[in-house]
Amino acid sequence: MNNSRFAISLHILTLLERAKGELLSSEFMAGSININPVLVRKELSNLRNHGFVDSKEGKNGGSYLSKSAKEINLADIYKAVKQNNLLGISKNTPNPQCSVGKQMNTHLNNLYNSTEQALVKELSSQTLADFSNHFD
Amino acid sequence: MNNSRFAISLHILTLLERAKGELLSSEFMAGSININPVLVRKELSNLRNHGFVDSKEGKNGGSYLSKSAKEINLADIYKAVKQNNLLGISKNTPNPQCSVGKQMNTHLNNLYNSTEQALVKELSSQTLADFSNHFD
DNA sequence: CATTCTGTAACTAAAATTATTACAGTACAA
DNA sequence: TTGTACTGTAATAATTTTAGTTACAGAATG
Repeated sequence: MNNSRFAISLHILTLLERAKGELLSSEFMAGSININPVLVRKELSNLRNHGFVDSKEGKNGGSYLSKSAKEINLADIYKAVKQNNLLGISKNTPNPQCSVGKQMNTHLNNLYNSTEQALVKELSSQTLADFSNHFD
Repeated sequence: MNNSRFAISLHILTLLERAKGELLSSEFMAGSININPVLVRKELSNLRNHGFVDSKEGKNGGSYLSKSAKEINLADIYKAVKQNNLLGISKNTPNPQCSVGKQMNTHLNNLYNSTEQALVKELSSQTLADFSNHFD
């Protein structure tokens, strides 16, 4: 994960948790994160698909948490956002004619899987509510 | 880490381990990894700075492991290669006028530190020798 | 002293990420 | 019933990051 989607999603969810059910507009959240509102809406779309938030269209619309922050742990957010391999593998096409190259991706994937498990385990120890409580 | 430097470094070190002291040229290694030889030399430069390998210049030159593969664990390699934060934070400049935005990076960094610790712990359980032994 | 390497710098190309523009659709409220 | 303020999403542009290439000085060999 090279992009900042995890940070953006966590920021959004933290804002929504602290809004205590009040609807927040994408523009407001974009102002807090300091990014473009369209990116917030895209990220909200993903969070909505994963059941974390709901949105209301139209005037005075906005988004809100659709489940308790205690029921969302940080690993859930990570999984909802993740697309690449943790340690990066954007281009990785070793030479199949080389005995090492041929087997590299298999062993690399095994390694990536176990490291990701460790990461997920660590992240799952904290809920969104816990994270949000760190803020004043 | 969004790039594939970890995979490249691990591939290089695996090749060198299996070469059992024989010098390998950057061009040979580039062939196995299927990338440009200059990238291999750049990565070797970093690995050299971290004391994992040494290189011999000139004709019949090349690189070799400068310490036992049993003394290099995968977390060492990760640390030698790492530059960004694990979960991505390329652009992250939240609004300091927002009470949440203002504190976000502090809490995000705490989180990143603990997840990275978990990752490093997992990686450190395997040495380069272990990894290399998985290959036929 | 020609050859084959390394070590780097400089530059180019490609890919990924982020930002912007545009606009249809929805809901509210005067 | 119509203007306003939102969402949702597509299309595109700009920016940043990553990877590849070219070029060449310097080192070791035979």
